[in-house]
Amino acid sequence: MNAKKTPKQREIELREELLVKTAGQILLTEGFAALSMERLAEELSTAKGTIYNHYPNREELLLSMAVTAINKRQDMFDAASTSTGSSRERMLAVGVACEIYRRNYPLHFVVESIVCHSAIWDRCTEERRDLMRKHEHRCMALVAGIVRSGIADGDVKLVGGLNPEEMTLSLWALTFGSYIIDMTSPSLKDIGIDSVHRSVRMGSLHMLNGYDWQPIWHADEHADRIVQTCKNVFDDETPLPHTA
Amino acid sequence: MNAKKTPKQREIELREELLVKTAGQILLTEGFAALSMERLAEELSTAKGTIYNHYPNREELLLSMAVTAINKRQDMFDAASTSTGSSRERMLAVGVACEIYRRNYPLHFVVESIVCHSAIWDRCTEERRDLMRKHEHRCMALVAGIVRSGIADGDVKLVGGLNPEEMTLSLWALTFGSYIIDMTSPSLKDIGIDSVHRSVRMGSLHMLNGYDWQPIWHADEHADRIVQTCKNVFDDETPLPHTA
DNA sequence: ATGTGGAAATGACAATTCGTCAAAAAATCA
DNA sequence: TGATTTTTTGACGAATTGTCATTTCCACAT
Repeated sequence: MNAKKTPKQREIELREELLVKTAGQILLTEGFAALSMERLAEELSTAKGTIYNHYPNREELLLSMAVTAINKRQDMFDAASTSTGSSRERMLAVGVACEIYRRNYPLHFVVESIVCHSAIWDRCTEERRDLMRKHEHRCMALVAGIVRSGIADGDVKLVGGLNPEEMTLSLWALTFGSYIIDMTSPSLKDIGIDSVHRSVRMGSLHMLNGYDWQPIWHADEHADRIVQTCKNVFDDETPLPHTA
Repeated sequence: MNAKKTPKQREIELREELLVKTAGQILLTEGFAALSMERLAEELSTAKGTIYNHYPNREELLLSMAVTAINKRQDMFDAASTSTGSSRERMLAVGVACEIYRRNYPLHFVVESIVCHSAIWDRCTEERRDLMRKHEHRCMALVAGIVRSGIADGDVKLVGGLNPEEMTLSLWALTFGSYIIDMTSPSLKDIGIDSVHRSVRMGSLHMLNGYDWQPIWHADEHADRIVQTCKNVFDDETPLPHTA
């Protein structure tokens, strides 16, 4: 049904694609500060009003890009949580999804981190914010579901009053937090941090080991499993390296 | 030597204190978007130029607040890493420091998180970013020092090619990331996360347990130790609750 | 007390960017 | 082709940042 749009409508759709693509390039190469509506208008050789015809303001443009990003992430989380294997293996698959997401879709991650800033967040419409929250919560729920099935299967037991969502949060925070720190401190190498990904891999591996989530893995076999999971669950993605 | 300043200089110093205090109040109560230099001038009943006499631009003001914040954090990390007890107990003390910092100094944390966001970060000069990084790295080094002494004491052994700094990063990311997520998604309660602090406490406890850092603790005694550490190392701070 | 030199305050100004809107141009339709 | 609807345009108003020449104020010496 998309085939029989009027030429004008098709042109507008094409421009919107180009618009988003251009915005992404600016964000990645020059940073958030360089992304202005005037700049976009120039880049597309059109008037500023036309840009505002696509998105009522800059925040909405960013949020729309964020929704695309989180959709991709949700798809990957979906694939991870419905993959075959034990609860612990599916949990690993989520970790693999995160690393692939960060490595192979840098723009997606940058956009997600920009949008959660209050200066942007506060100026979006309630509908868009709800949309974002719904996606975010769905991602959390997918992971919490793995925790629940792990409990049901007797692979893991929560202690200290922790619930599955809180456990999920700590895992996501470890991952998300590491990437944020990495992004804002490009000099981590100088203080001896050779690989943020190794830090995340080891951190989550040992956190889950500490929860006594069966089967317990050791560091050396963990790397093998990551590569294997990557091949099994995300075979259409650029694979992860064996050693982070 | 401060006593014999001229009245005028004293007035300027007082105004600078008030300026920072006012900026903090605006940030906490109305958010980042409400903080403008004009607003500050109004609030202090002075001209805009006078504000710029104190700080050459808004980023500089924010960065100065951030440096104050991270200094406080560094002091607390210092107290934690020089406290008496085993390496694991000192590591716990760092966790306690983080929770106190987050609970008792909300403005400090807000400022730290604002500054690390690209909207601000990108606009800072390289010198200022370096200054922040240096403070940040010092905090990291303190914690990595505890890891090293834990290794030296035979309490913990790193595996999988991980080094002390990378281990530190994963712990800090877990904590920092949780607080960031908590701050930017006010609806965590709706998805079943009752306490971010419990999530952080349990996450770091089990991560260290997973690393087999001796002595291993269980969730129930962990809460006791947190309260105890709080009393021993940070007795001048508002104490933490037993159950997060 | 008072004049003087230098420090500090002021607010108008330039510059930037956001977002609007009435008019012009283009596209679609009858 | 002419009428109607949609889209584009860029000048404009508003907000905010940061500057700077001018004015005001203060400390000190006489």
